[in-house]
Amino acid sequence: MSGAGVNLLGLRSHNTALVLDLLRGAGAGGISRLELAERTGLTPQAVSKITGRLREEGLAAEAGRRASTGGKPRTVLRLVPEAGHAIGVHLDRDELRAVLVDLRGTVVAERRTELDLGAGADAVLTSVAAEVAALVTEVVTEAAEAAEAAVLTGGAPGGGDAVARTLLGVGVALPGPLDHAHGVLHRVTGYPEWDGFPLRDALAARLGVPVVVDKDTNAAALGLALGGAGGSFAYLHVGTGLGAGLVIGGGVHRGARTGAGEFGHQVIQLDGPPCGCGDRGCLEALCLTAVARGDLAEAARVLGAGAANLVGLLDIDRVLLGGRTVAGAAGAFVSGVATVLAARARREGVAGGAVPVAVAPGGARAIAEGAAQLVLAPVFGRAG
Amino acid sequence: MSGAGVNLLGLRSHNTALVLDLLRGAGAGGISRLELAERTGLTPQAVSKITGRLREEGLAAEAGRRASTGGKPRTVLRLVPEAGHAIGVHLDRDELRAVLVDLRGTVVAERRTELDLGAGADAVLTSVAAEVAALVTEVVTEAAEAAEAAVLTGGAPGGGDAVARTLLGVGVALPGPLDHAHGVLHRVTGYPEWDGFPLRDALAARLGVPVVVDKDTNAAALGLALGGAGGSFAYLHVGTGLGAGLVIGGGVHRGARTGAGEFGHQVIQLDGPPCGCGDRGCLEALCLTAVARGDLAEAARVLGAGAANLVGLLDIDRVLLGGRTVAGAAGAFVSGVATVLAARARREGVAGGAVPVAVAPGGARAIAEGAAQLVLAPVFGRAG
DNA sequence: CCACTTTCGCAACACTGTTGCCAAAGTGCA
DNA sequence: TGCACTTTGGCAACAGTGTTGCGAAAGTGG
Repeated sequence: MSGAGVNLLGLRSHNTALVLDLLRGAGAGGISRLELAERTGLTPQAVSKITGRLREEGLAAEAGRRASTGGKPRTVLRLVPEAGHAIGVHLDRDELRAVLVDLRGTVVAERRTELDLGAGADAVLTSVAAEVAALVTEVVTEAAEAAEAAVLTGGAPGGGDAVARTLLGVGVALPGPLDHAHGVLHRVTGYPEWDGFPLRDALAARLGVPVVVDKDTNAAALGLALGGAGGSFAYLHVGTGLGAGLVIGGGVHRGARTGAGEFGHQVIQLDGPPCGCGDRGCLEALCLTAVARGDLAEAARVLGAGAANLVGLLDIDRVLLGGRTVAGAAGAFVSGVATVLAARARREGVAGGAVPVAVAPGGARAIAEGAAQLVLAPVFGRAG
Repeated sequence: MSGAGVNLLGLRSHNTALVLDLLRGAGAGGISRLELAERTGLTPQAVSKITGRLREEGLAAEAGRRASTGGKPRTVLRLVPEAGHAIGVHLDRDELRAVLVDLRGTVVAERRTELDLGAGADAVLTSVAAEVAALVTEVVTEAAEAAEAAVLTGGAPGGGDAVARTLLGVGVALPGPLDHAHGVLHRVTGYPEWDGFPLRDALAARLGVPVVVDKDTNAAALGLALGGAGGSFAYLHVGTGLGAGLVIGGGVHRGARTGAGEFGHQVIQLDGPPCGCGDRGCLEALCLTAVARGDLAEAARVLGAGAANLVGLLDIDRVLLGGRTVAGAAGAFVSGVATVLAARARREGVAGGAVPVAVAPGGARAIAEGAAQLVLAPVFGRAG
């Protein structure tokens, strides 16, 4: 069924998460209590109570004042980023990238090593565990060094130790398909030996902290959603494969069996050239062969057709492109996709014009950052 | 942004709607308090309070008892269908169909007349107003006649008068595209003169009751969602055009500009035959020309390809087919679409097998019934 | 210096779902 | 028939939510 009953505890969690999300969205600039009240629809007094609790818990703090508008100036509140941390791990076919981020999503530390995703579960788990441990100790060392220089500035003590205490969990992103709800891998493309492996539970047992597992495209999309991209959008990833992450209503749409976002094997050319998946005329096959023969314009046009199908079906606000292939020729892909979408908008006569297209910001680290957001999202009520 | 703050009033509405939805779903058989508690996650005492309020308001009533399981037998509660009514109007190109339904969605009265959707706003509005008025008085008359025969049985008095008092509103379904949020029509296919017409407000002013406007496919999908089809599904409508209604999380997904569900102009054959919309290779063009030349197998295969794209993208539970064309050859369409989806499931190796396909129940009246549900849905927390 | 505006917290309040308890209404066995 | 037991479900007291009324604090502008 759709929803469950809500009690007073649930009510509080919901409103607290909402306020935290707005604090996060405001960034270092902060946001005033009255603005929080306007945005949430709660009364100022309710916001005061909620922010009071958050300040007691150390999650929020005062950060100066706004200019007066004729009376007492508004006090600005901000999220305390160091109050919580998360680690995001991006497992790719040949490399492992891990980041430690704070509550605001800012990367505090980063590591990268080579990895063979086909080396077996134990080897990969060991690698992940080593990198996670290294990330925390790395911060300890850095913090110790920084402390020597910053004794007089009154910087917060603790360093890596404090990070370990505030570590909310580890998020892992890797190529799908997989079952996000249970944290079990399916037939990861190219590595059938992973089929059925309970990655989440295995890693959680090893690390002793909560673990969340999701597809790389979903992680990237979530990272973008929490990184400022409001509204609904589709993140289209063009790399060795072609996938999508859908953000609807602030959270990632994963579908009934958490398999949503299979964008690459959308048939776009009935009875077209065969695809590795066994079907014919898949978007992925058409797009990647065009890329292989250097015809980026055609690749972008094909990708645009798929994007247009998606936009029409879901009526989303924006399309964001990412992945190695896009990064190599951003202009060609953006303009090619935009052209198709603009033509669609002209035909439809849609008010407000075509759906905008852009390259997803974040670069090569985006997926690892998004993986960390898998852990942080529930704190801000973005559990999807 | 995604969500708004919730206060105690909102909390109560939510839980009340949840309980009403479960009561509705249980049908005439009813449901016990403890079962409601289990399904909602609320405590039995909270459910007792909520159902107590509902009984005071006349929305719920006791309906016998279950067999004892060793102790005091459970009291069964049921929705009181006559406590609320809604009218659903289906405007098609050449006919107007209107139904009066009770809270449970059961059709109490029905009317049908010819209509020229191109006859101008005033003529159409007059027609709708006349049918709506006739529906209510029709019930008055029937109830009066029935009352004579049922004086001794103690049937509820009032008849049509009571219906008028409990009328929650009128839902109108018609071919899109349109803006559901504002109740304004766009370029209704074939009738450009409707572009920009504020149908909802114009009709609400005329009738004096709340009016909701939506696409016919969304209405049909909502009717199916409230008519017992749980989970997420896509309703694919094949008539003079080809559209889809998407149900995700119990409610209809309409998208940012409430234009979602544009299934027919999904490009499925790049650079294929031209479509009326100006693009090439649209699903609608391929499917309908196949139908026109009598090749139902090909039409079903094409439809199946589109359905498979949709299933992969959103990971939905089920596909339901409807519309005049499907009704004419249900077997061919269902098996054709099912074949494509089964092939997809085999390739993916999905646990649980292929997404099931079926003909949507309800027949020609389904869209009008769904239109009525547009009004009832908020009562049951299905506002989408 | 004072009137005015605006922010924001304290206290009392209305209302939510929860807990503890007990009466009611069955079953099953001696 | 009587009694122990199980299960349902309401009453009363309770903890905790957001709301309202009001006043202190902190500015601006004349």
